[in-house]
Amino acid sequence: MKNLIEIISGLSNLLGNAEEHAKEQFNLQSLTLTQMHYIENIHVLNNPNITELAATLNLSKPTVKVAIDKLIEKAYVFKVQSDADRRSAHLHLTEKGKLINQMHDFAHKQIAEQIKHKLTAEEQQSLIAVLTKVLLEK
Amino acid sequence: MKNLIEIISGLSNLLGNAEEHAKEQFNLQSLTLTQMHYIENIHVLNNPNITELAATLNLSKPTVKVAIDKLIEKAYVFKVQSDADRRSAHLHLTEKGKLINQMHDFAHKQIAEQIKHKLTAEEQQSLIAVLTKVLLEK
DNA sequence: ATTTTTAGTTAGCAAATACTAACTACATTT
DNA sequence: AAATGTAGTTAGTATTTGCTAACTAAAAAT
Repeated sequence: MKNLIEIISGLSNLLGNAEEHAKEQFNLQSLTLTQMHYIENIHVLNNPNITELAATLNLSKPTVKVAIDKLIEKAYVFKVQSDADRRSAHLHLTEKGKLINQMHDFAHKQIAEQIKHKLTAEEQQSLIAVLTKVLLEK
Repeated sequence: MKNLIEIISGLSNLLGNAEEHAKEQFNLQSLTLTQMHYIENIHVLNNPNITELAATLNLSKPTVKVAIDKLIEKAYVFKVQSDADRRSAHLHLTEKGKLINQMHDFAHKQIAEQIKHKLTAEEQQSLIAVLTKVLLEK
Protein backbone atom coordinates (compact mmCIF):
# COMPACT_ATOMS: atom_id res chain seq x y z
CA MET A 1 0.00 0.00 0.00
CA LYS A 2 1.31 3.39 -0.98
CA ASN A 3 1.28 6.41 1.30
CA LEU A 4 -0.51 9.68 0.63
CA ILE A 5 2.57 11.72 -0.35
CA GLU A 6 3.55 9.22 -3.03
CA ILE A 7 -0.02 9.34 -4.35
CA ILE A 8 0.05 13.15 -4.53
CA SER A 9 3.38 13.01 -6.30
CA GLY A 10 2.01 10.50 -8.82
CA LEU A 11 -1.06 12.66 -9.34
CA SER A 12 1.15 15.69 -9.89
CA ASN A 13 3.11 13.81 -12.58
CA LEU A 14 -0.11 12.60 -14.20
CA LEU A 15 -1.41 16.17 -14.41
CA GLY A 16 1.93 17.55 -15.52
CA ASN A 17 2.27 15.04 -18.35
CA ALA A 18 -1.29 15.67 -19.52
CA GLU A 19 -0.59 19.43 -19.61
CA GLU A 20 2.65 18.86 -21.52
CA HIS A 21 0.85 16.67 -24.02
CA ALA A 22 -1.99 19.17 -24.41
CA LYS A 23 0.50 21.96 -25.10
CA GLU A 24 1.95 19.95 -27.97
CA GLN A 25 -1.54 19.29 -29.35
CA PHE A 26 -2.51 22.95 -29.20
CA ASN A 27 0.62 24.00 -31.04
CA LEU A 28 1.35 27.23 -29.22
CA GLN A 29 4.91 27.64 -30.47
CA SER A 30 4.34 31.35 -31.00
CA LEU A 31 4.21 31.82 -27.21
CA THR A 32 7.10 31.55 -24.77
CA LEU A 33 6.77 29.96 -21.31
CA THR A 34 6.77 33.42 -19.79
CA GLN A 35 4.03 34.68 -22.10
CA MET A 36 1.84 31.70 -21.22
CA HIS A 37 2.41 32.55 -17.58
CA TYR A 38 1.08 36.06 -18.19
CA ILE A 39 -2.00 34.74 -19.97
CA GLU A 40 -2.73 32.17 -17.26
CA ASN A 41 -2.50 34.86 -14.59
CA ILE A 42 -4.79 37.24 -16.48
CA HIS A 43 -7.31 34.40 -16.44
CA VAL A 44 -6.81 33.50 -12.78
CA LEU A 45 -6.89 37.14 -11.63
CA ASN A 46 -10.01 37.71 -13.72
CA ASN A 47 -9.07 40.73 -15.84
CA PRO A 48 -6.56 42.51 -13.61
CA ASN A 49 -5.00 45.86 -14.44
CA ILE A 50 -1.26 46.12 -15.04
CA THR A 51 -0.49 47.08 -11.43
CA GLU A 52 -2.28 44.01 -10.04
CA LEU A 53 -0.65 41.68 -12.55
CA ALA A 54 2.82 43.12 -11.81
CA ALA A 55 2.27 42.62 -8.05
CA THR A 56 1.16 39.00 -8.53
CA LEU A 57 4.10 38.15 -10.79
CA ASN A 58 6.59 40.07 -8.60
CA LEU A 59 7.67 42.16 -11.57
CA SER A 60 7.96 45.90 -12.18
CA LYS A 61 5.12 47.71 -13.95
CA PRO A 62 7.24 48.72 -16.97
CA THR A 63 8.26 45.08 -17.46
CA VAL A 64 4.64 43.96 -17.44
CA LYS A 65 3.59 46.87 -19.64
CA VAL A 66 6.09 45.93 -22.37
CA ALA A 67 5.13 42.24 -22.17
CA ILE A 68 1.42 43.06 -22.43
CA ASP A 69 2.02 45.38 -25.39
CA LYS A 70 3.49 42.41 -27.25
CA LEU A 71 0.60 40.13 -26.31
CA ILE A 72 -1.81 42.83 -27.52
CA GLU A 73 0.13 43.12 -30.78
CA LYS A 74 -0.10 39.35 -31.21
CA ALA A 75 -3.85 39.50 -30.43
CA TYR A 76 -3.88 37.37 -27.28
CA VAL A 77 -4.95 40.23 -25.00
CA PHE A 78 -6.94 43.47 -25.18
CA LYS A 79 -7.53 46.35 -22.80
CA VAL A 80 -10.82 47.72 -21.50
CA GLN A 81 -10.70 51.19 -19.98
CA SER A 82 -12.06 51.28 -16.42
CA ASP A 83 -15.21 53.30 -15.75
CA ALA A 84 -14.39 53.78 -12.08
CA ASP A 85 -10.83 55.02 -12.64
CA ARG A 86 -9.96 56.66 -15.93
CA ARG A 87 -6.22 56.03 -15.42
CA SER A 88 -6.70 52.29 -15.29
CA ALA A 89 -7.47 49.54 -17.81
CA HIS A 90 -8.49 45.92 -17.30
CA LEU A 91 -6.72 43.21 -19.25
CA HIS A 92 -8.92 40.73 -21.13
CA LEU A 93 -8.10 37.62 -23.15
CA THR A 94 -9.15 37.38 -26.80
CA GLU A 95 -10.55 34.09 -28.12
CA LYS A 96 -7.00 33.24 -29.14
CA GLY A 97 -5.80 34.03 -25.60
CA LYS A 98 -8.52 31.83 -24.10
CA LEU A 99 -7.14 28.91 -26.09
CA ILE A 100 -4.52 28.41 -23.39
CA ASN A 101 -7.22 27.85 -20.82
CA GLN A 102 -9.06 25.52 -23.18
CA MET A 103 -5.80 23.63 -23.37
CA HIS A 104 -5.92 23.11 -19.60
CA ASP A 105 -9.53 21.96 -19.87
CA PHE A 106 -8.45 19.53 -22.57
CA ALA A 107 -5.75 18.10 -20.31
CA HIS A 108 -8.29 17.66 -17.49
CA LYS A 109 -10.71 15.93 -19.83
CA GLN A 110 -7.96 13.51 -20.91
CA ILE A 111 -7.24 12.58 -17.31
CA ALA A 112 -10.93 12.16 -16.53
CA GLU A 113 -11.13 9.71 -19.46
CA GLN A 114 -8.12 7.75 -18.20
CA ILE A 115 -9.66 7.51 -14.75
CA LYS A 116 -13.02 6.38 -16.12
CA HIS A 117 -11.32 3.55 -17.98
CA LYS A 118 -9.50 2.34 -14.92
CA LEU A 119 -12.22 2.49 -12.28
CA THR A 120 -15.59 0.82 -11.78
CA ALA A 121 -18.68 3.04 -11.44
CA GLU A 122 -18.61 2.50 -7.66
CA GLU A 123 -14.95 3.46 -7.41
CA GLN A 124 -15.60 6.60 -9.45
CA GLN A 125 -18.45 7.61 -7.14
CA SER A 126 -16.26 7.03 -4.11
CA LEU A 127 -13.41 9.07 -5.59
CA ILE A 128 -15.71 11.95 -6.51
CA ALA A 129 -17.31 11.96 -3.06
CA VAL A 130 -14.03 11.97 -1.17
CA LEU A 131 -12.31 14.54 -3.39
CA THR A 132 -15.36 16.80 -3.27
CA LYS A 133 -14.96 16.79 0.50
CA VAL A 134 -11.26 17.67 0.15
CA LEU A 135 -11.89 20.49 -2.31
CA LEU A 136 -14.96 22.07 -0.74
CA GLU A 137 -14.19 21.84 2.96
CA LYS A 138 -13.30 24.98 4.93
CA MET B 1 -22.57 16.25 -6.79
CA LYS B 2 -19.69 17.40 -8.89
CA ASN B 3 -18.48 15.65 -12.02
CA LEU B 4 -15.05 14.17 -12.57
CA ILE B 5 -13.69 16.93 -14.83
CA GLU B 6 -14.50 19.60 -12.25
CA ILE B 7 -12.75 17.51 -9.61
CA ILE B 8 -9.63 17.17 -11.77
CA SER B 9 -9.65 20.90 -12.40
CA GLY B 10 -9.97 21.58 -8.66
CA LEU B 11 -7.14 19.16 -7.96
CA SER B 12 -5.00 20.87 -10.59
CA ASN B 13 -5.58 24.24 -8.91
CA LEU B 14 -4.82 22.77 -5.49
CA LEU B 15 -1.50 21.39 -6.73
CA GLY B 16 -0.68 24.55 -8.69
CA ASN B 17 -1.26 26.77 -5.66
CA ALA B 18 0.81 24.53 -3.42
CA GLU B 19 3.69 24.68 -5.92
CA GLU B 20 3.40 28.47 -6.16
CA HIS B 21 3.46 28.75 -2.39
CA ALA B 22 6.43 26.38 -2.11
CA LYS B 23 8.36 28.45 -4.65
CA GLU B 24 7.91 31.52 -2.48
CA GLN B 25 9.05 29.59 0.61
CA PHE B 26 12.17 28.30 -1.12
CA ASN B 27 13.16 31.74 -2.26
CA LEU B 28 14.53 30.90 -5.68
CA GLN B 29 14.54 34.44 -7.04
CA SER B 30 17.93 33.90 -8.61
CA LEU B 31 16.34 31.50 -11.12
CA THR B 32 14.04 32.42 -13.98
CA LEU B 33 11.02 30.31 -14.99
CA THR B 34 12.99 29.01 -17.96
CA GLN B 35 15.98 28.04 -15.85
CA MET B 36 13.74 26.10 -13.46
CA HIS B 37 12.32 24.33 -16.48
CA TYR B 38 15.83 23.22 -17.46
CA ILE B 39 16.55 21.94 -13.97
CA GLU B 40 13.27 20.06 -13.72
CA ASN B 41 13.94 18.36 -17.04
CA ILE B 42 17.48 17.36 -16.07
CA HIS B 43 15.89 15.65 -13.08
CA VAL B 44 13.07 14.00 -15.06
CA LEU B 45 15.41 12.83 -17.84
CA ASN B 46 17.83 11.49 -15.24
CA ASN B 47 21.13 13.17 -16.23
CA PRO B 48 20.66 13.67 -19.98
CA ASN B 49 23.35 14.98 -22.29
CA ILE B 50 22.84 18.32 -24.06
CA THR B 51 21.48 16.72 -27.23
CA GLU B 52 18.78 14.82 -25.33
CA LEU B 53 17.81 17.86 -23.28
CA ALA B 54 17.61 20.04 -26.41
CA ALA B 55 15.36 17.46 -28.13
CA THR B 56 13.03 17.27 -25.11
CA LEU B 57 12.74 21.04 -24.80
CA ASN B 58 12.44 21.53 -28.56
CA LEU B 59 15.38 23.92 -28.56
CA SER B 60 18.61 24.07 -30.55
CA LYS B 61 21.78 22.63 -29.05
CA PRO B 62 23.65 25.97 -28.93
CA THR B 63 20.71 27.49 -27.02
CA VAL B 64 20.79 24.71 -24.45
CA LYS B 65 24.58 24.81 -24.26
CA VAL B 66 24.59 28.52 -23.39
CA ALA B 67 21.79 28.09 -20.83
CA ILE B 68 23.60 25.17 -19.16
CA ASP B 69 26.87 27.13 -19.06
CA LYS B 70 25.07 29.75 -16.98
CA LEU B 71 23.54 27.15 -14.66
CA ILE B 72 27.01 25.61 -14.22
CA GLU B 73 28.45 29.05 -13.44
CA LYS B 74 25.70 29.56 -10.85
CA ALA B 75 26.45 26.09 -9.40
CA TYR B 76 23.08 24.44 -10.07
CA VAL B 77 24.46 21.91 -12.56
CA PHE B 78 27.69 20.07 -13.30
CA LYS B 79 28.91 17.84 -16.13
CA VAL B 80 30.23 14.29 -16.01
CA GLN B 81 32.16 13.08 -19.03
CA SER B 82 30.68 9.91 -20.52
CA ASP B 83 32.81 6.73 -20.42
CA ALA B 84 31.02 5.19 -23.37
CA ASP B 85 31.31 8.21 -25.67
CA ARG B 86 34.13 10.65 -25.10
CA ARG B 87 32.35 13.41 -27.05
CA SER B 88 29.42 13.41 -24.65
CA ALA B 89 28.77 14.60 -21.09
CA HIS B 90 25.90 13.88 -18.72
CA LEU B 91 24.28 16.76 -16.86
CA HIS B 92 23.90 16.39 -13.10
CA LEU B 93 22.25 18.60 -10.47
CA THR B 94 24.27 19.93 -7.55
CA GLU B 95 22.71 19.97 -4.06
CA LYS B 96 21.60 23.51 -4.85
CA GLY B 97 20.01 22.29 -8.09
CA LYS B 98 18.20 19.49 -6.28
CA LEU B 99 16.53 22.08 -4.07
CA ILE B 100 13.97 22.65 -6.82
CA ASN B 101 12.88 19.03 -6.62
CA GLN B 102 12.78 19.23 -2.84
CA MET B 103 10.46 22.18 -3.33
CA HIS B 104 8.05 19.94 -5.24
CA ASP B 105 8.25 17.35 -2.48
CA PHE B 106 7.46 20.10 0.01
CA ALA B 107 4.38 21.11 -1.98
CA HIS B 108 3.18 17.50 -2.05
CA LYS B 109 3.68 17.16 1.67
CA GLN B 110 1.61 20.30 2.27
CA ILE B 111 -1.27 18.90 0.24
CA ALA B 112 -1.06 15.54 2.00
CA GLU B 113 -1.40 17.43 5.30
CA GLN B 114 -4.42 19.35 4.06
CA ILE B 115 -6.08 16.12 2.94
CA LYS B 116 -5.36 14.39 6.26
CA HIS B 117 -7.07 17.22 8.11
CA LYS B 118 -10.18 17.07 5.98
CA LEU B 119 -10.76 13.31 5.78
CA THR B 120 -11.50 10.55 8.28
CA ALA B 121 -9.11 7.59 8.44
CA GLU B 122 -11.59 5.49 6.41
CA GLU B 123 -11.91 8.16 3.72
CA GLN B 124 -8.13 8.41 3.49
CA GLN B 125 -7.81 4.66 3.02
CA SER B 126 -10.50 4.70 0.35
CA LEU B 127 -8.80 7.60 -1.49
CA ILE B 128 -5.40 5.90 -1.39
CA ALA B 129 -6.83 2.60 -2.62
CA VAL B 130 -8.71 4.13 -5.53
CA LEU B 131 -5.88 6.46 -6.62
CA THR B 132 -3.35 3.65 -6.36
CA LYS B 133 -5.49 1.77 -8.85
CA VAL B 134 -5.57 4.81 -11.16
CA LEU B 135 -1.82 5.37 -10.98
CA LEU B 136 -0.58 1.79 -11.19
CA GLU B 137 -2.96 0.29 -13.71
CA LYS B 138 -1.69 -0.52 -17.21
C1' DA C 1 41.04 3.63 -44.52
C1' DT C 2 37.83 6.98 -45.81
C1' DT C 3 33.43 9.03 -45.45
C1' DT C 4 29.57 10.27 -42.95
C1' DT C 5 27.28 11.17 -38.81
C1' DT C 6 27.02 12.84 -34.16
C1' DA C 7 28.14 15.64 -29.68
C1' DG C 8 29.45 19.61 -28.40
C1' DT C 9 31.21 24.25 -29.13
C1' DT C 10 32.02 29.08 -30.88
C1' DA C 11 30.61 33.34 -32.97
C1' DG C 12 27.35 36.60 -34.31
C1' DC C 13 22.90 38.06 -34.19
C1' DA C 14 17.75 39.16 -32.85
C1' DA C 15 14.07 39.13 -29.74
C1' DA C 16 12.26 38.65 -25.09
C1' DT C 17 12.62 39.76 -20.34
C1' DA C 18 13.93 42.46 -16.71
C1' DC C 19 15.41 46.75 -14.30
C1' DT C 20 15.56 52.06 -12.73
C1' DA C 21 14.58 56.85 -13.44
C1' DA C 22 11.63 60.20 -15.05
C1' DC C 23 7.36 61.50 -16.76
C1' DT C 24 1.81 62.45 -17.61
C1' DA C 25 -2.71 62.26 -16.18
C1' DC C 26 -6.08 61.21 -13.00
C1' DA C 27 -7.57 60.36 -8.03
C1' DT C 28 -7.29 61.08 -3.12
C1' DT C 29 -6.00 63.48 0.96
C1' DT C 30 -5.34 67.42 3.50
C1' DA D 1 -7.39 74.51 -3.89
C1' DA D 2 -2.99 72.46 -3.23
C1' DA D 3 -0.30 68.54 -2.12
C1' DT D 4 0.30 63.81 -2.33
C1' DG D 5 -0.42 59.35 -4.20
C1' DT D 6 -1.42 56.06 -7.93
C1' DA D 7 -1.92 53.92 -12.90
C1' DG D 8 0.26 53.75 -16.70
C1' DT D 9 3.83 55.11 -19.92
C1' DT D 10 8.45 56.26 -22.07
C1' DA D 11 13.37 55.94 -22.47
C1' DG D 12 17.58 53.77 -21.74
C1' DT D 13 20.06 49.76 -20.40
C1' DA D 14 21.55 44.89 -19.12
C1' DT D 15 20.71 40.07 -19.20
C1' DT D 16 18.45 36.03 -20.87
C1' DT D 17 16.76 33.32 -24.41
C1' DG D 18 16.62 31.91 -28.82
C1' DC D 19 18.40 31.21 -33.68
C1' DT D 20 21.75 29.81 -37.84
C1' DA D 21 26.22 28.92 -39.73
C1' DA D 22 30.56 27.14 -39.20
C1' DC D 23 33.67 24.55 -36.67
C1' DT D 24 36.41 20.44 -33.80
C1' DA D 25 36.74 15.96 -32.23
C1' DA D 26 35.06 11.48 -31.69
C1' DA D 27 32.16 7.57 -33.30
C1' DA D 28 29.92 4.77 -36.77
C1' DA D 29 29.27 3.24 -41.41
C1' DT D 30 31.01 2.07 -45.78
